[in-house]
Amino acid sequence: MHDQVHTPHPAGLERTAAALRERGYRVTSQRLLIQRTLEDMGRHVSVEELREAAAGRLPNLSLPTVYAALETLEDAGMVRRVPGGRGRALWDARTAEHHHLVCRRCGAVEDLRTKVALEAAVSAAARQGFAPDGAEVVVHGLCSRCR
Amino acid sequence: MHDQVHTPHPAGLERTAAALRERGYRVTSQRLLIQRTLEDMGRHVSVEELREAAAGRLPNLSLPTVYAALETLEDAGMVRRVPGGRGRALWDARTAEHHHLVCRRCGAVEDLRTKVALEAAVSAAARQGFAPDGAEVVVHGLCSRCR
DNA sequence: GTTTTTGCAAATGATTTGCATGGAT
DNA sequence: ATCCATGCAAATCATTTGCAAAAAC
Repeated sequence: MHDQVHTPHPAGLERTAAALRERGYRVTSQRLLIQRTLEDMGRHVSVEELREAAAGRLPNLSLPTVYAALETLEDAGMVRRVPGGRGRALWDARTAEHHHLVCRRCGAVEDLRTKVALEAAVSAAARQGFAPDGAEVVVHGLCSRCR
Repeated sequence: MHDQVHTPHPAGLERTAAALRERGYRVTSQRLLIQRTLEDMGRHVSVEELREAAAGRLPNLSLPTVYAALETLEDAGMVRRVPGGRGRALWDARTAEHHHLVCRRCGAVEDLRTKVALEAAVSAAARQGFAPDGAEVVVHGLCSRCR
């Protein structure tokens, strides 16, 4: 840990930079900032929430840039897009496999606190001609507030 | 089978009507038509595709009506909303549990042809205060065309 | 007869695009 | 020096809403 800041950064700027270079993307302050902000938030957030949090550190960061950076970071494997959330996409820097509960009424997305074996599903996908990045379980229903 | 048509209708108009009444919804020709059209299509379709197919049988069926009917039918358990498809929602009348492959590049959604045991995930969700309707696996990655 | 649903037109809200400037390689 | 990424404004696209007329109960 040669970081001089106090917040935890499991991935770190270097790892993000390396992941970007590896796919031929340029390393920009916006991309690093967005990955780092999302990691600091430690939960699923909307693009708008993320922009608000990041804009505190880089004033005129634009929304199109946030969208573009997230797509790039997703391709570099540094962030995950989370399905569900009532129309708008949610993003998460926690790339380790975990699963979600999506409320069909209010769109809230929370984490499922259990592991599920999906190796068979992933290899079946590959056998169907698909190139899987990962798999997740989505449980749909009503959250505690909406039930 | 007292149907005079030749297409197969596993659910049937009566079952749809009963499901609607059971939840206190009114039985309308639009709702029956939409459920039946979706069932006839036998795959995931967008709202727009569904409207086009249904409009052939009921000329000035409006898009807002299709949206409203799908939500009602979902609540009545007669159709499923499928996650993934690049922003827009996809719908399916095949309510039996099955799983999906979602292409992160083009948004295409195809079925996974394998069963996955999700009982543990569903009961864990219930233990977290969630009221689950069902669960599914989403494998994300690149489809055969985009890889 | 009363209440819900429909159809239409218009509003909303997330995401994307075009294009000139600035930054990374 | 070259090419990619950013910022801004405006466009796009799916979905939702308001409201009067029509249909279901």
